[in-house]
Amino acid sequence: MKLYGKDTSSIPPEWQPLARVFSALGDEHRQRILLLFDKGERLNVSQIASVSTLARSTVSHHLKILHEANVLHSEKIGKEVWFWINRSWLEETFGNVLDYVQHNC
Amino acid sequence: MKLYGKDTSSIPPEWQPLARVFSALGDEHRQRILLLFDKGERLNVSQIASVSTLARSTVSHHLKILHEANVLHSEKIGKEVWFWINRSWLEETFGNVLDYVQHNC
DNA sequence: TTGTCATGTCCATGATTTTCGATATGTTTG
DNA sequence: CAAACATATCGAAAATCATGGACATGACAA
Repeated sequence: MKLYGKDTSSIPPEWQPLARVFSALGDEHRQRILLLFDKGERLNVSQIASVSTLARSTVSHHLKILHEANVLHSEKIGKEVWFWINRSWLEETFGNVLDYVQHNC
Repeated sequence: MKLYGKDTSSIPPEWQPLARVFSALGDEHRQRILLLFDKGERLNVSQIASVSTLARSTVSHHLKILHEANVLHSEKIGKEVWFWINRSWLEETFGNVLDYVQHNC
C-alpha cells in the first residue's frame, strides 16, 4: 500500500493541480460548459449564459472555478471577458494521468 | 458553439459514464484512496480505513461511489470485500478524454 | 448455536456548494 | 459626464454531500 504521509488526509503536492482539475470537472454544469466550445473557439460570459438554464452570476461562478483549475483561459477585451479551453494543460494533465494508470495500476 | 439539446442542462448520453468518473474523482478523500493502491494490488475496507482519518462507514461510502463510477472493482471473499483499480476502464476513459482534447479543443 | 469479525446501510447532524438577486466595478457610447 | 452594458462579487437561502454512530447482515469459528 502506498502511503504519502501517515494517513490519507492529504494529497501529495505533485497531484494537487490535477486534483483541482478533477474537482472542477466533477460538476455537470461545468462539464456541460466545456462541451460548448468548438475547436479553438472563444466564448464570452453572455454567450455561455444565454444557452444555460442558470443565472448569469451562477455561470460566472462556474467559470471562475474552471479558470482557477487552469481548465479555461480568459482574457478581458473591452467590456467582455472571453474564455477558451486551455488545451495544452488538459493534454498534459490527462497525458500524465493516462501514463500513471498505465504504469502504476 | 456546440449545443446538445436546447441548453446546457444535460450532458450528452455518451459522456455520462465519463462525467461520473470525474464526479467520483472530484473529492480529495477519494483521490487519496486511489493513490493508495500499488500496481495490481487489492485492498480490503479495513486496510483502507486503517490508514484513513475517516470513520469506517465513511470510507465505505466513498468506496461505493468509486465503485459505481467504475473506477474500482470489488469482490467479496469470505467476510472481506476486496477492491482494486479498474485499470482498463481508466485507460479507456482517459484515453478517450485525451483524444477528445487533442482533436476537438 | 453463539460469538466475533468485516462490511454495508440508515439516519441525523454538520459542512460545503450551488444558486440567484442585488450591488459594485470597469468600459464604451452618446 | 451620464447612460448603457458586461461582468464580478457579495450575501443569504436552498440544496447537496460528507460524516460518524447505531444497527443490520452475512460469514466464519468455537
